[in-house]
Amino acid sequence: MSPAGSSRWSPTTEQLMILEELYRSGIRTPSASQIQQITTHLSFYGRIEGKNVFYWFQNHKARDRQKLRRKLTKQLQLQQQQLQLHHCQLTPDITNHFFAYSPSSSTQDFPFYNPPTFLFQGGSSNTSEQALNCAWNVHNLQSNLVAREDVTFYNNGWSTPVDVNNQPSSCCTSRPLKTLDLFPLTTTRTDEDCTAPPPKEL
Amino acid sequence: MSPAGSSRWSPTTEQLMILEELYRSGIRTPSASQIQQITTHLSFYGRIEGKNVFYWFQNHKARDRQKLRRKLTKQLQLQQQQLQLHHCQLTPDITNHFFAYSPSSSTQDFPFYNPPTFLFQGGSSNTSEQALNCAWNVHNLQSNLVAREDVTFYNNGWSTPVDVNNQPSSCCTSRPLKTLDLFPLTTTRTDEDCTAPPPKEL
DNA sequence: GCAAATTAATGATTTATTCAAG
DNA sequence: CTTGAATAAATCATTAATTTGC
Repeated sequence: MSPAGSSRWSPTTEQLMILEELYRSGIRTPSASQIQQITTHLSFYGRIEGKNVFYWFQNHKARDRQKLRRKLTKQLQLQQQQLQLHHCQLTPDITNHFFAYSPSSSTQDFPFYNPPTFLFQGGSSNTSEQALNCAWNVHNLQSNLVAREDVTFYNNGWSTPVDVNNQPSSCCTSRPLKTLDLFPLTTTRTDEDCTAPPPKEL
Repeated sequence: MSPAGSSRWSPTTEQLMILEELYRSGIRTPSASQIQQITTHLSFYGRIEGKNVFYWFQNHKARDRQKLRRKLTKQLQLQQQQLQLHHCQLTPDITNHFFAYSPSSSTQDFPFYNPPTFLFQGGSSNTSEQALNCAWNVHNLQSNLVAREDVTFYNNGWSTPVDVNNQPSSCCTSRPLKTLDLFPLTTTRTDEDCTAPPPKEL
């Protein structure tokens, strides 16, 4: 797996498992520093860049929403059919139920199943933490990415240095978080609905 | 104008004029290197970052499309009304005309009115040039941006160094374009429709 | 004239859609 | 068919125009 020269990133099994676990733990739109940390950690399991993490969360969230939406519309169709069968001719404002279910608040889109403590050591509320993750800000931490002027991407193994120490000198104005330890390696999760096995350290 | 400390960038008159001229000249989704050059040049007229250029083109293009769309729908409504008035009851497949006008090909969306020669010195076709400009790639050239961990943005005048020399060492594998002169500084423009007055130096 | 109040423009983010690799 | 990658559309949020009452 993960051939040396493929045009797009394909996650390793370990990478995917960790990403899914982070997703289950409540992370939807990771901030710039979060993406940095995740990338750093996952680069141990194979070639990966920050944008891969960025896109992965974006796609996963979107396709979760999409899946949910389809399921709800299908349920609604069934309900309406059954209502018609039962000769109940109430004016069908049931459609409002659908919109009530759909994530209408665009800022915060999901309750945290299992709040990842390691990500909130700075003490800031999650809203302010998760507000700063457009593609531009997220990429601010990526320093050693080639601008991909031509399609010769870097397939020199996964020697991508990722450089946690190479923080911009002007960062951390009044924040206690510098290279805060994102993966504590002590799996203190309660495995509420984590059907996946714990990540097997290769 | 352009107060030293505002939360969002507001373009100077000169910057706006140059951006609009570039837009008129056919640039819609500038590549990473193009954005780099434009930013470098425009930073002379005031504080600016690469993402500002990126967003500007994105918004300008989108709102152009939107404007065109509204105009066309309005025209169509008028046409349909007139058709009804004239008792012509042709089946109105006129709606197809609308979709024919709307930019359906998402890859290349506009003909070049006035091909900007300074941007195509590398000899590559415009399609390959303009294909590599997602937010991630575009931002690769931005080196000294703070990750905006808190809202303390940098209002230290426009001393942003922009750093043309600080190119990643692995860039320019086989490209002749290194800091290729985007703006030739010889204003050989014909001032076709530049109705704006010359920029008043504040 | 001049600010407070309103409205219009537009910079910045997020979400939906689409393309394409595998 | 799944999914990484990229783009377009929709939305949010802040600034500039402008209106309005004084």
